[in-house]
Amino acid sequence: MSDEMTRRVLDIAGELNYRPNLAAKSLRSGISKTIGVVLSDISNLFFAQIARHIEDIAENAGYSVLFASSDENARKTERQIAALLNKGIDGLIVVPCEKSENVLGRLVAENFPAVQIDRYIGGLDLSYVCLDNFSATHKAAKHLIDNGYKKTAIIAYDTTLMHMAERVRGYSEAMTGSGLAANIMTGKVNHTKMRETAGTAVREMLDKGADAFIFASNTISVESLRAIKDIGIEVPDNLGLVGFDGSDVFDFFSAPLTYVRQPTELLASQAVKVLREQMESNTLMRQHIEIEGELIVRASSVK
Amino acid sequence: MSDEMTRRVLDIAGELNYRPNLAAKSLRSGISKTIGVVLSDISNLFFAQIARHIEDIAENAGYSVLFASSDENARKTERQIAALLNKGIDGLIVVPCEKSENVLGRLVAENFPAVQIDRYIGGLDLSYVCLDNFSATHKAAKHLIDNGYKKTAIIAYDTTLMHMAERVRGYSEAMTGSGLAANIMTGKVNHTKMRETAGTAVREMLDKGADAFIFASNTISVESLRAIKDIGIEVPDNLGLVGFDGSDVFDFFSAPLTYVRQPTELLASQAVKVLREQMESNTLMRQHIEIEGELIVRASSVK
DNA sequence: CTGAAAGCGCTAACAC
DNA sequence: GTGTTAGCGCTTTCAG
Repeated sequence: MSDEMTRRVLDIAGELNYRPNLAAKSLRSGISKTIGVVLSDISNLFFAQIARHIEDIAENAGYSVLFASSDENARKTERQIAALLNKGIDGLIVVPCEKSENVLGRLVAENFPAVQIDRYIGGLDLSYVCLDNFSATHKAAKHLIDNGYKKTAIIAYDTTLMHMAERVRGYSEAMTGSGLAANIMTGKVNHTKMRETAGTAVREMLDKGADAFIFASNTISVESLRAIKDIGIEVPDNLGLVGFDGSDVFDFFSAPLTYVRQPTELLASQAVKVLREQMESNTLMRQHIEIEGELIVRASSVK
Repeated sequence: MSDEMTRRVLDIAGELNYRPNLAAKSLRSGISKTIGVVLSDISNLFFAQIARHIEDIAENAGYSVLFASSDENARKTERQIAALLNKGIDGLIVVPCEKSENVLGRLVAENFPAVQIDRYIGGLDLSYVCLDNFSATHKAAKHLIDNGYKKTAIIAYDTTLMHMAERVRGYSEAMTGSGLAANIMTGKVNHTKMRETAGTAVREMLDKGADAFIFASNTISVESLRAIKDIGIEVPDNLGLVGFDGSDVFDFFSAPLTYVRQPTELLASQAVKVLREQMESNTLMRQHIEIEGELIVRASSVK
């Protein structure tokens, strides 16, 4: 009777519109089937895309997602994580910000399931999923060099976070590898004063003779392009450009921008996968996943 | 002893790191202090901004937020709402999509606290907070007419949703009011095939002699601008343009775009306010709030 | 293999 | 005012 009975019961349950009470379930089992996601800022396109992919992937795996924005602020990251833990999340995906090593360190100490995404704190024994940042800018710099640019500069965030360090390192090694170590130029930009600092960096480096730029993030790209547009220098003839992450703006610039495309969906799916392995198995081992970015070559870097 | 004792208890609670269990609280009280938000697509800049503001405002009011994307699909809207209700949300903010009247109608029938945002279903007795869409495009059209454009066209989504209908109506009445009723031209674009349909609409209307465009959404603006850029027609001399919502792209177009700015923060805060009034009072009365948009005048519409 | 009962952590109601 | 208790709806355990 198992079959027939099961069917009938489910039918009636459906009719009566029975919905198990998740609060009770969660209270009793200690499992909420909810993951928390702390991002830098969900209204930033790159993170919004990551968020969307996490939402879809988690939903398919039967998890709900609680999002929170940290605004690159360690204290806010701490508060958001505390709030999420309090709500009974089973695991956490976090975009770590500067000075958040202590907060995240506590999660590690408690063996709480967590994964860093997009970046990671150096020396912290916590899983991460991010772009192969070294390779991305190494490719970008190599590409510019191959196209005849000799005084390529990089504009990056003024931060110690590993993803930025790696992006700068990838660029530097490509330059060094091509015998252009003497031409290495690194511009720094502050994320709270993007427009001004990007403009200043661009101008300073052009003054120093830069003939190409690699922009180390989406926002840096857009803000630097504003300055370059104002200055009116010709791309790609007098200046080669490579952006990061993609943006509609890249299509509207005087020369369509070459850029490093980040596989946001893959980043998201890998993060969820690593997190699930931690949440659903008893042995939580660390995983460090780096995903290759794709260089989309367009007019801005081809002389 | 009240004072002294209270302090000591709280101190010790703090030290022991006591966190009330929200699942138990929710189970017992029937109140989760969580609101659900169903958006079209959280990776779309406009909705991502709305999401971010709702997150901040709700957090300040002691609520958590669960986001879900509906992709303009009524069945998905239904599933997402069901999932959110199942998770025990106390109230819902929803961007209604076409054919979602039945799903939302059920919420109305059950007197479940809910607010529509950005749009609303005509004839549905459910609160909403949106732009004064009529006024926004009326202003835009009037502005173009005042600047000497006579054959202004509007490009809108091919949908029956009220916000679009109102945007088209605002434009039409401005044209009619200026004795240009004979020149009214309305282009339709399909949101699943944006790039193609926007391009086609732009070309068709230029063929018919359009000398100015109003784009009725952010995405329509960007995709239409692609076509206009390809065609190479001169803005504002031979074509006047007004966009919607703002975008970095607007700054990079050959002439900085005039656009209707939506006050996303105000939309979000009003939606949360209306929802709280429904959740926290026993009498839930409907509110219909329309917020004035601002026309940011720049080069693209001034001959 | 089926059915009863205990209890997750909290709050609201009631007795002291 | 202060302390005790019942029970929210589930899962898990233990007895039948």
